[in-house]
Amino acid sequence: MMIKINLQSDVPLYTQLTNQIIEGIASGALARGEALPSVRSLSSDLGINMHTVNKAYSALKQEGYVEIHRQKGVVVQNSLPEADDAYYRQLEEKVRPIISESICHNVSEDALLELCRSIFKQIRSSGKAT
Amino acid sequence: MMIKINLQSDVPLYTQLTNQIIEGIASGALARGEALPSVRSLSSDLGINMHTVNKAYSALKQEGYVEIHRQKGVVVQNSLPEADDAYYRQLEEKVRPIISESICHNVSEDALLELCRSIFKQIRSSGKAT
Amino acid sequence: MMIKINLQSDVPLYTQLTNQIIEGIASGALARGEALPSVRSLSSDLGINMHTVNKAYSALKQEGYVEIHRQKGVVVQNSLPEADDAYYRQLEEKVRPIISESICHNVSEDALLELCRSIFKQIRSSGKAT
Amino acid sequence: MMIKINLQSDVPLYTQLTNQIIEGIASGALARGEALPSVRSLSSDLGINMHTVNKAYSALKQEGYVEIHRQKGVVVQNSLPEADDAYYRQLEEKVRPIISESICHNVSEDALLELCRSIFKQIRSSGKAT
DNA sequence: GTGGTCTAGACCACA
DNA sequence: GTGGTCTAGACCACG
Repeated sequence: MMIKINLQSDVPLYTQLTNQIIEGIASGALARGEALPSVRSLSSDLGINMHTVNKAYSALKQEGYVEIHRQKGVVVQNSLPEADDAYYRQLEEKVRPIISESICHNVSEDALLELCRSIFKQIRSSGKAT
Repeated sequence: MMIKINLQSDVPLYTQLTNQIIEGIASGALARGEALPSVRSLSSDLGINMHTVNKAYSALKQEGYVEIHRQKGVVVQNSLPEADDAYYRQLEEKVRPIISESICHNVSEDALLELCRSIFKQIRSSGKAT
Repeated sequence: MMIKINLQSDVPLYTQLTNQIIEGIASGALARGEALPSVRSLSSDLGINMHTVNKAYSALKQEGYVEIHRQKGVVVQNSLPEADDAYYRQLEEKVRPIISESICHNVSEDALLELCRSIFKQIRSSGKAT
Repeated sequence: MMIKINLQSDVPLYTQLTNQIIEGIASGALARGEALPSVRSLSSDLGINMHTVNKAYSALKQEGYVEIHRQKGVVVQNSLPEADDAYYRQLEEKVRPIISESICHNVSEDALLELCRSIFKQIRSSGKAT
């Protein structure tokens, strides 16, 4: 799986990492039970600090995406967290300002839904490709 | 228009402010040309610092939502910025990680689209209510 | 002489006023010894506060462009201030940051000089027209 | 690069800062990709407040002169913004009142152009010197 | 009265 | 160590 880091972005590096790993899990590029690269190797591959990779992995563990396996290292959880009420609440909180902005920029409801659909399709197909 | 600030949230105060004001504009609760409360009055109403409100207003000005009118204070722009390619790119960048997460949490495409629709409806109706 | 005020501009109203009156004097549209409109009439014409017009006139007097005549009101000075060393120093201070910016924006020396020439021509011809 | 702040000037401190940094970039004294001093070190060097420096840096970022690099701090942009129509319009707006004033002070067109040329030369040579 | 600027000092997120 | 955020309180320019 390819991970790309943008040093100029105002998105924190560890967030970029977690986002892309989560997308990998979503697409199936990273299978359940599969091991992630070691902190050391990933950090040197990306040319970033070990602490940063570590923080990303900790965040993923915290949110239930991965677990620390004694010998295999960091592996993708077999049973991913199911969406509950709290998750939906927090999801709405994230989506709401995006929709507000879109309305102000004259993006129609249909256009936004279509964008979502295309991203869904894109993520699913990227998994098969890998 | 009611504005609520959550001091516990990890979302910066000035971002909470801008988000809610943008939602107000989107819903129509804040009409084009309407004046926003003064920096000082809003800050004392919310019990936060003047500079925090100022930063929110500056950000809104910067993104083209309001203009600083010399006499009337801060007013909503008459012509809001239209979505262009750059906007769509940045929009996709925001939506993509949300969708990845949703997939991992077993939220179906339909469920997410439905959520979007309901938020759209909610924002539109909140404007009429006010 | 037509004066146009832009309420949205971040340039203070009284500065817009003084600038345009100075341009009027430079172009000859306002002759030496000619009277400016009264504070009251100008402010009501432009729909701005009397204080603002007053401040503009005071600034003009302060810089030697006009004098307060007992009966004619505010009139253009017959002998305008001559450029001295202090003026040149202050002139350079204003021009320097403009040139720095221009260089960074890849505006050639010739392009900037040409712009200056065209503005000179424009101001001179606008005087004849009036 | 030497930066001098004039506390007496009516030009805001952060504007003085941005102007001098832009001149540094224009002259080449600050190379593309070069790092600027940290907010804190510069502020303590100049004896001014951290936030003032911060505001200057933010303005420079906003106008495309620098980018905030997560690790290196603030660095000069590699590709500076190119002048477009909007820039020329705003440039003319800045130059016009200066020329009006100059005419009133009996500064000839040639004298002003000569001043511009000498500033151009001065900025270019100051870069080599450093 | 408005926003704009500056100061001083604090805590946190990031790398 | 960096910049980002928030607070508190001051003065000034503007209209």
